[in-house]
Amino acid sequence: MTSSAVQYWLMKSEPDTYSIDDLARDRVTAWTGVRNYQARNFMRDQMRVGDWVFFYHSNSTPPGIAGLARVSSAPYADPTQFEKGGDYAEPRATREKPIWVLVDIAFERKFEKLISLDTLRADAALKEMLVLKKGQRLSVQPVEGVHARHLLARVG
DNA sequence: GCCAACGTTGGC
DNA sequence: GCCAACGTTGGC
Repeated sequence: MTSSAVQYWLMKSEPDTYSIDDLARDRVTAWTGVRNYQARNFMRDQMRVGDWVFFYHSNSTPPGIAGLARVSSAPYADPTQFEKGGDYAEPRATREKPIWVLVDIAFERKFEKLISLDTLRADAALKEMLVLKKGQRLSVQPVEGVHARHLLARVG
């Protein structure tokens, strides 16, 4: 990245596991458990402290964007990859050469009303948003500025 | 719980 | 390098 322009992201979490309310309570959290290379690469190579993050509730009723956070750390090794026998253990990883990398995100706000997936789909201005594409299941994905600004104007 | 879509693994 | 089998994601 040579540009210093603000960037926007969307990060998915199952609220039964970790919700926007959990983030509101914790204020900051390490985004552990990402085990997809493309998602990791966004965090490792492209995120910058201060970038905006749309916090998306997946596998919930209804799914949708629950609030806003910001990237609050440089990338670093996901500690859960070193937890031998744990769900997120990565036997190939060493401290010197970690495989999975994450960032911290900080709570910004919870939307008064969750912007449901149906609502997103119904908004013509968001038609090209990645999260709305069929079969799209990346848990960390970029959001175009035009879409991000539209969403932010919408929630006021 | 179902299942389509997608990513990863591993035999060849 | 191909691709079938398998595992996961995530909406419904």
